[in-house]
Amino acid sequence: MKQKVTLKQIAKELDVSISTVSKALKGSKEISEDTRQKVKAFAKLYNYKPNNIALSLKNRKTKTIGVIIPEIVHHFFTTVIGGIEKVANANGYNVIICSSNNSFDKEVLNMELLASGSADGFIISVAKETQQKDDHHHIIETMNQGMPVIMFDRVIDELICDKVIIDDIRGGQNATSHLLSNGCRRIALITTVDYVSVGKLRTKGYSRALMAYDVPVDEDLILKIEDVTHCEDTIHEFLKDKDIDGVFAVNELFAVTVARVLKNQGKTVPDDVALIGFTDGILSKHFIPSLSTVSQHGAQMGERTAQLLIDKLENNEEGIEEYKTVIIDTSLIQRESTGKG
Amino acid sequence: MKQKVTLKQIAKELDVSISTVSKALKGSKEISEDTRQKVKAFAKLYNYKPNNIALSLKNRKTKTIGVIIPEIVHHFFTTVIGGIEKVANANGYNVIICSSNNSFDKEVLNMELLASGSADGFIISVAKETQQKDDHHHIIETMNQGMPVIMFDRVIDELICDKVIIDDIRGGQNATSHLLSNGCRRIALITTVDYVSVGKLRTKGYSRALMAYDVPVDEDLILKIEDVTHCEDTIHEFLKDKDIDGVFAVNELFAVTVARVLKNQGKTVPDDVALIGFTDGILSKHFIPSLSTVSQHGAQMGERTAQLLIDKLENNEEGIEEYKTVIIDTSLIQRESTGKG
DNA sequence: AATCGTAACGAAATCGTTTGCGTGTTAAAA
DNA sequence: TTTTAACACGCAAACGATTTCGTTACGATT
Repeated sequence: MKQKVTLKQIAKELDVSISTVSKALKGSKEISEDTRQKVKAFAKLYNYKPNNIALSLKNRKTKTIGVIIPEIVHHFFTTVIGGIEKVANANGYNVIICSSNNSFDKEVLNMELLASGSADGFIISVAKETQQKDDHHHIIETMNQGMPVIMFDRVIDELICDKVIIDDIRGGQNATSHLLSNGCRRIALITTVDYVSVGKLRTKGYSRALMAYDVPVDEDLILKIEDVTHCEDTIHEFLKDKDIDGVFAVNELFAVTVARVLKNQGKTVPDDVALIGFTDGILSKHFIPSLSTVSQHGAQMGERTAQLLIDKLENNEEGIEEYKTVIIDTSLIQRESTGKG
Repeated sequence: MKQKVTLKQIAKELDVSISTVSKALKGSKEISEDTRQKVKAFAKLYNYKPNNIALSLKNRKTKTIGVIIPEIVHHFFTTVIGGIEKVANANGYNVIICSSNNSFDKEVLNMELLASGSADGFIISVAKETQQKDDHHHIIETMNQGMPVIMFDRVIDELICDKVIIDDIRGGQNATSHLLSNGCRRIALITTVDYVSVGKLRTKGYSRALMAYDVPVDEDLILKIEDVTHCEDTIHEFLKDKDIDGVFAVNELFAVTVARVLKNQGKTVPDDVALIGFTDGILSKHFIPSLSTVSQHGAQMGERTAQLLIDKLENNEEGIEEYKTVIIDTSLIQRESTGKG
């Protein structure tokens, strides 16, 4: 079990200095062709690889991007990560992924951990708890230490930094408009509690769409779900005996649960009730009937976010600080649940 | 934008030596109570955090676990990661996740990257391509450098190292037996090509179950899918006019696709055809009808894997090398698709 | 012969931290 | 007053790599 070989060992073995070895390996003209070949051959033989830790320490940068997301078991976030990795790797960056599990404390811990040397910059989508507490000192501190931070999707409005988001309002509006244009007039909204930023915004989009169609917003048709784990019962109670012809659910889980509840209540989708969700994940795609939804283009979002961060990292001219907010297009995906488009 | 504060800066500011600062912060009795307090106060004020990179270099360990998986957009793997993170964090370890995207080259690259200083040990589930090529020099090299490697789920049989797997054969057998015990006799199998280890094993389980029930294995009822993206057409062709009363699909995607095809062919699940899948993901759970399946207990798998690795890392007594293979239980989950069990 | 140029290499600083050991100061013991 | 021990602190090496700035040695030039 041979240990990792270092410059020092090669140097000793070949009876030259460490610097000679280093230079030889980098192909410096300073070293004679002869020695260069010898060193390279030896290094290859022993499978020498420069120690990244040492390099990071010396260069004061890690070439690593830290990504913090609320939950890893989540299709949308994983697609975003895919996009991040693609751009990061193409630019010679490594990606570290940490999940906060929607816990504020773990989010802070993860940030501190990565900030203390493991990453050059951050990409973060904050935990539900963080949005609720509205506490973001950890992000501010990280930025104050000179590390760029880009937020995506679940962002904090008050925080001034780069952001990549989708237009959740328009997304919600488009989804609702789609139902309206299909003739629906009594459209139920299944959404989250207000502190979840994206839920709130999609809700706003719902209202706007109705207003544009001169349909009054009926609070009785809006359900805000707090406890996700028991949402089926909640939705069942809510939908019971309700006279509706359409449902807009702000995420996949709510959408499929609505489908199930409707089926149990003897209604069929889309004939009796049209249904549209949000997020184009595997559920929407493979469900029967397949679900119309709003695609957030996660991969593209990840790519843009990573590119933004890398630009910041490489052009760190100590110059003007300017913060962008990039808005990624959403697109409506029409499937069976709203009548096959 | 104050930069990260270092021991050196604190030392200069307080006009003491670096070692004094370091010792004071660690609460060494060597330093006077007075200085200790002063240093600690100053450090807190400037939010001092030791630089992990420097620590890693000094200690020759990173307290980081490298995880390499075939794809991150995959529910099963993300649950495993959840388990890994749980145990890792509880033991003071950080987790770096890299996806190989089922590419052999990227898997090798990722390993080399992480091996050169970023991680103390590895948890890996190999790429499809790696299984196909049957090339695992990168893993062997990593192990030769003294880094522990634990494989999980998609393992390489010939490679001697620690492994955490599920009993795919028994899983496949149980799934098939479940159909048999429900009265099915003409059971179709939708599986992968043979080089995917888990697919092959589940197929073997299918055969065993049939044999145990004295039902002959009919090759005409077995479909091995190569091209996943167009599997619906393939399955449709395969199932057309076939007289079957049950289907065992070796993963979720195949299972829901079968459901869709059957529906299009005018058959209902479970009344005309019973259906069982593999992997207890969101699809199986939320589909209508909900799908019976075999749970792999991903989280538990992750926990065991991480624990195994950490044990290796901490008891690195240079002593006897022994390699374990842990087999995680699967369990049958009966849902609507096999008649509500 | 004195100077210069240059090829080929080495010493040492640096990144940030930890730690064993040495040292100066002071107060208590002899 | 001298010895001694405790106390409080600093020095320096070490981790692995890069890079600047020497330092040789030797042939060529004047």
